[in-house]
Amino acid sequence: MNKRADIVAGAAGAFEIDGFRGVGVDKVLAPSGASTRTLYKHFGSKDALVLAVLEERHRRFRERLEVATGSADAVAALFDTLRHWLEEHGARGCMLLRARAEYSEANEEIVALVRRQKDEFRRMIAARVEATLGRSDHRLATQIWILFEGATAAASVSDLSVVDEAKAAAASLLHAAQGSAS
Amino acid sequence: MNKRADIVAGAAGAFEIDGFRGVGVDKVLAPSGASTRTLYKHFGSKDALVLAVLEERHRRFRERLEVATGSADAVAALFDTLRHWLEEHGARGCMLLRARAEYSEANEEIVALVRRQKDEFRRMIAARVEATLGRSDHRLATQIWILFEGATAAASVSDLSVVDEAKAAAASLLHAAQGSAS
DNA sequence: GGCATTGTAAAGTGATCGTTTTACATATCA
DNA sequence: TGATATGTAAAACGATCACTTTACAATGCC
Repeated sequence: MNKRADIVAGAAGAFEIDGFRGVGVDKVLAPSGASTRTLYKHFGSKDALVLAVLEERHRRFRERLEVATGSADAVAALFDTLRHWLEEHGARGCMLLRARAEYSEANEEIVALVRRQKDEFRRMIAARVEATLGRSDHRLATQIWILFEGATAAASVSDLSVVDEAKAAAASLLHAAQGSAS
Repeated sequence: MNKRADIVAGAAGAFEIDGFRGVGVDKVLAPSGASTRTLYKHFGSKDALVLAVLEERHRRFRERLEVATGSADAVAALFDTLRHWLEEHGARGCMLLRARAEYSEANEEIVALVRRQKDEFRRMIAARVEATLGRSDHRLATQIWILFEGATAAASVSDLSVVDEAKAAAASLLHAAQGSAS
């Protein structure tokens, strides 16, 4: 089960840099040193490997977010985690949305997976908003989600300070919501 | 000069749906009915066609934005224009950023073009913020830009109401900035 | 009427694609 | 010892890729 994880980890780096459709399996396998034989024994197809990479990517990011949940401001921690993530992985846009776009007509399974992942992410944000605000605010949660996705996208053509600006905007919206009702 | 425009318009639709690296030139030329010979006479390479499509796409979107500039709230008009655009073209994420991601290591010319386009877009937003606020506010302009990119990205895995939420968030941030100083 | 220009049709270029196959090495364990 | 599992190396599969070439039709301009 170790080689399988090596392949997924190595493939994630290749897909991150070259995209999905634009890179061949040989290049995807180069980081892990696995043979094409091993790839197809484990996954059956390149598309199935893409699915495994997306699941692993989402799982790791969710893990990171959960570690930072203990902090005082759960919403601000969201953006701090994003910034650290982008510093480590590079800012090339959300890998999940990039996969969705490249496979939007070619593989509906990938489209469905990303949709589920983003739905789950939105619920996590809504929970943090509710914990901070003392009440649920679906619209505010959506706005903070938009800021998060926007910062991720914008960072690919800007510097990482956009993440801090998104964080400040989220704080401002949260403050306005706290003032309006309790 | 007419066939060239036909090719660009048809190719834009194909790239929108299938991505850039994942679609062959035959499929890209199908909507315009042009032959590969004509493609290479006009553009010289597939990558050059991609550049032409991105330039045309940016030009058209900028045109749309300028038409709606006369309205009372120039910032809100930004998001109304985005919503109409997405209703017409479908919500699959910003084509410019998608191209940037797919070609981030393969074609630096495309990366540079998209960077310039987004810089120009940010300046346009900053000008609208200044016109609305009566003073320049660079940070607020960045936050509204993030909301715009976020709404574009989020709409690909949600419904178009996220654009309205982004618009409301922008209005809230603008209102807070108007209150703090004049 | 001659002559670029601009286009299509269609075959062919070598390279690369995702995937399969054959052959063989190593390790575990009954 | 011998079977099973798990891996690499490397060649080969047909399909498709971006791109080129040859051949020919229609257009408009001098």
